[in-house]
Amino acid sequence: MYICIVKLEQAIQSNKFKNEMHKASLNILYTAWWLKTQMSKVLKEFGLTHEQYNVLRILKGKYPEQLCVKDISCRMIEKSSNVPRIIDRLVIKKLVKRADSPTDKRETVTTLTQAGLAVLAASTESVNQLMDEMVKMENKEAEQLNVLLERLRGTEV
Amino acid sequence: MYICIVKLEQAIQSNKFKNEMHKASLNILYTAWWLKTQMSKVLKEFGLTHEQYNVLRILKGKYPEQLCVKDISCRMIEKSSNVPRIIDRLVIKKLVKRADSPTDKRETVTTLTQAGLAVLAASTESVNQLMDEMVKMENKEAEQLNVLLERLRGTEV
DNA sequence: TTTATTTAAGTGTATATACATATATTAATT
DNA sequence: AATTAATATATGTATATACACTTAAATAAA
Repeated sequence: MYICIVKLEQAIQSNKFKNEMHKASLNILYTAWWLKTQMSKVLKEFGLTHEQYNVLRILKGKYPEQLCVKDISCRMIEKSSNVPRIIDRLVIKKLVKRADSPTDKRETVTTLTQAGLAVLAASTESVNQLMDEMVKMENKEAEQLNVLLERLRGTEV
Repeated sequence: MYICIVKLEQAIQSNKFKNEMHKASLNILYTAWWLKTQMSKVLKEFGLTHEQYNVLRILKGKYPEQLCVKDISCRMIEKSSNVPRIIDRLVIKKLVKRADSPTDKRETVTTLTQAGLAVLAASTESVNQLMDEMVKMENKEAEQLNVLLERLRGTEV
């Protein structure tokens, strides 16, 4: 049991922020890194990377439907052109199976195997447990956080 | 000019969240990815990656002091064991110079060159401009966001 | 129907990340 | 002083990211 680095100022050894918005953007980047790092430790026990886990969850969301690469890509948290290679690695581990699409010869469709379902269920339980231990936040606060994050992104460019 | 994807539900094509906290964690990951993607487009014009820019900013924070690798590492937003290689690339571009430490032969110390200072100043101006255009948020809201993010991380594990 | 355009997937490359390990140097211990 | 432990950096490998490009197939246009 150790004390987490709480304050951004400590975490990045700086307190020179242009303004609150500048600090908020660094805070979001740092918090995201922190979340991913914690989660990755758990996922590693199941031989999964963060992105592989993300793909498995997406497939579970539509199971037993088969999804093509672009349907997976557009659901990824971090959009990536790398989905074919992530699927390759999951196929090697026999967590998903891939086939040619019957309707469109350009597409390949992917679906979870029984092993994939099992690994996903077990790893998700561990991840959820970690989150419950790690993050002590009232529902109301989380709601407010969601509002502010949408607010931050919600604008025309 | 295009409309950004505002809602998380649209962005990751899902509305199955365990609870508000679960949604908030995905929202943080997505927002961080979104921020990095936007910033990278600007930094690319200066031939910089996000992480290279981070190192330059850290060096600027202590300029003209020379920093060793571990002093840079502990200030990075995303902690990484890769700092030596990031410095290597900045040396090749002549944006920083590196020397052996006079006090500790294990250490190498790095400092910005005039070119590095110039590139950093120009790129920072572009990044700040982007942020101003992109993020319309009241100071008070940003403050609140910072409080909530600290609250999220602020716990023992 | 033939040609052109768009779309889906995959490939190649440079950089970054996570993690294990190696090497040299410093500090601590005996 | 010699040995051991700790520290700072660097290296190696697998995976991921960003982006440019290729290929094949589907769709639209001529």
